[in-house]
Amino acid sequence: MHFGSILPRSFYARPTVKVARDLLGKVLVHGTAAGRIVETEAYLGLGDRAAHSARGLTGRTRVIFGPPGHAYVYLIYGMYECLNLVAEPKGAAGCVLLRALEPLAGLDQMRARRPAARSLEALANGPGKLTLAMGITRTHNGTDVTRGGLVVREPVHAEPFRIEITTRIGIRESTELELRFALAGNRFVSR
DNA sequence: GGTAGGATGGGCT
DNA sequence: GCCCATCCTACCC
Repeated sequence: MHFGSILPRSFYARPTVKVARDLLGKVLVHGTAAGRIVETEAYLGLGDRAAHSARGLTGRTRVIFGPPGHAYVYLIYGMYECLNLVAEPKGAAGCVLLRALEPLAGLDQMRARRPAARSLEALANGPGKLTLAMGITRTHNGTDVTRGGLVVREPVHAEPFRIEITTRIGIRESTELELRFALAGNRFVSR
């Protein structure tokens, strides 16, 4: 299975909301595993208390303030890891959480990494499930996603889709902001 | 179909 | 010491 070209850094060096919307339909590739991005969330630099970067530059948020097109991976609830892609020009904060994938390639590998999943839909329909299925860990924190083993590519054939916009899932702060983007009606979306 | 409870460890106050 | 951008199991309907 092959895909299109790797998204260039200029794709990520834009407002976070635009990057979050435009990542829908693109293909996340790690080694032989690949999946279509069907759900994202934007985390902003200013006025977004739910974002890790809201408290400023720290050891953990260093990557978010760094150059765009890099992975920000962090541990959540002591057990799971979440993958974000850094947006905005260097020095500005902003990143996009990848919440769900439609598995496209390397399905056997994904199933082996997700023994708890009882269906194809359940392989990567949540941020923690996505990183498990794709084999992404904190060792990828800070890596460049415009080159190397973990990249985002254009799809081979882009089918038209409608985007559903809602509030973000699972957060305790800034719950009124509508910054979640998903393919409307897609069965691989987390909810 | 639905949800309550617990696992688990790093970041920050 | 207290969260926390989660997931799974057990249990109930």
